Amino acid sequence: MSKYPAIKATLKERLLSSAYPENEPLPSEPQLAREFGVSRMTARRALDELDREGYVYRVQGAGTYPSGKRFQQGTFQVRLFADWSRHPDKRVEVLRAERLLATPDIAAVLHLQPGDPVMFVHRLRADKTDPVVIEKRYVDAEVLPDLLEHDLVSVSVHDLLASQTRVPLTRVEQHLETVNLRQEEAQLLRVPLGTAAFLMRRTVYSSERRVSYVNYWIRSDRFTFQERFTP
Amino acid sequence: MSKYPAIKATLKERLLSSAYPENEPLPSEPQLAREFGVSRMTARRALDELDREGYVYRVQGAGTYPSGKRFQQGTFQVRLFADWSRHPDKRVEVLRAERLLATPDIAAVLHLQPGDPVMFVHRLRADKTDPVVIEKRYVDAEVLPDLLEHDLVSVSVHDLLASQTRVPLTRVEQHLETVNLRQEEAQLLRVPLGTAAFLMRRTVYSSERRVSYVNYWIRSDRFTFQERFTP
DNA sequence: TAGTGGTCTAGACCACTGC
DNA sequence: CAGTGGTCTAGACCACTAC
Repeated sequence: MSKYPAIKATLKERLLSSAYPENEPLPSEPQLAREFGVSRMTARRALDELDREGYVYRVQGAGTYPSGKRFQQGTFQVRLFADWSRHPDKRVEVLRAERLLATPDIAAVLHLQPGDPVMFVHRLRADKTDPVVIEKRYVDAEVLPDLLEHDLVSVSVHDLLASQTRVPLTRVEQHLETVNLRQEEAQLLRVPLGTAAFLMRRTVYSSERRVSYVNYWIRSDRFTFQERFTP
Repeated sequence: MSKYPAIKATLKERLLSSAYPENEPLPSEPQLAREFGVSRMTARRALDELDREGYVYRVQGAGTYPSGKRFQQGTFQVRLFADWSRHPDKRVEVLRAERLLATPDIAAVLHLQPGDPVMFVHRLRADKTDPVVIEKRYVDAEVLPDLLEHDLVSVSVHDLLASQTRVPLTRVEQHLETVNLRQEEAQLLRVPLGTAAFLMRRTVYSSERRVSYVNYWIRSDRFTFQERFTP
């Protein structure tokens, strides 16, 4: 019926069959508009959705590129859901916050050298009295040397990173896995050893430099990821 | 700089402060365009993003409504990731597929009466030789009475539902949780009892009628959910 | 039937990229 | 510099909802 879904479907087919070479831009928006006999805005709408669904990415001034086939299927939207209406109180406890020298493990995830200075923040988020989320974060100390001077009970480290202008953030990557909680995490979250929980790992980049690496352990009985859409 | 982010931010503030009553439409797109001194398309773009992020929903012909405050924060986009490049083979095994009468449990999730006929499909998806996903699905038998006549090794039940026109699908809701696998699931997935896995529960609606309910148990060592965005 | 959101057009100017 | 994507306008017609 309407035009852009047809254009989107055609482009998706071409992308999945590798009709457009990787590392090369797709035809430009005006070209695609001409090919399909629509206005630029209509062609653009199809590209918009393919971009959001991860099939292509765009670089202003350069072009629109295929994303490659690392990903199995389209994306979907989730939101972290919590029944805050019953327990609207939130509390943050700072377990540790210090400047330390990177161990080989930490150096690896931040692409630093072992011994480089790193800011470490270990916090526990609770909902009224129940602990819900454990946060362990490592930040390149050069990027946020004054981290410890802030009130870590109320401040968002990501907001601090975003507000400092010396090292502009360019990209966030995160993975959602599920793990059996080990002794340390289970005790903090006050659940039995081995309980299943979400583990979200997030890396923040400034171009190719890794600025921050954080792990969140999330109690699954208090949070779920929800989605609702129309087919 | 550009206009629609400012409009979006203003509307988001109003929504979070409940300036717009729930169950009542927001001002219409032409009204908002006049209020902010922009064209309708620009106001619409702000609403588009608020819709995608779950702050409002739209009903054609009726209006744009606040979504309510059940949700903690904005949404984010994830994609199910699997390293298919190493094991491109996929296999589906049908463990059970039959028509049965709803037990009270099944009747509850599909909003049927106990004893109503239900189609049940139990499948195992494998990646070359390793089992990866368990599927247990219940479909209202009135909606898809001929389900068993299809080749359940190759067919997508959701596609069948979507292609039959008698009961048009209107909504999908899904939740992502994490669980410790019980004996039955652990054996099928060939992992130790109690291993953490994703559990995705999905309900498909035709207006308010529940058409299909499915649980997927997903091995977390083979699938993760990934996201990549620019802040 | 009046008003809503859904789609589409044919322009326009801008910021940014690559050469 | 020419070409790209990002934004914006002022119209238009349509499908749908509510009354």
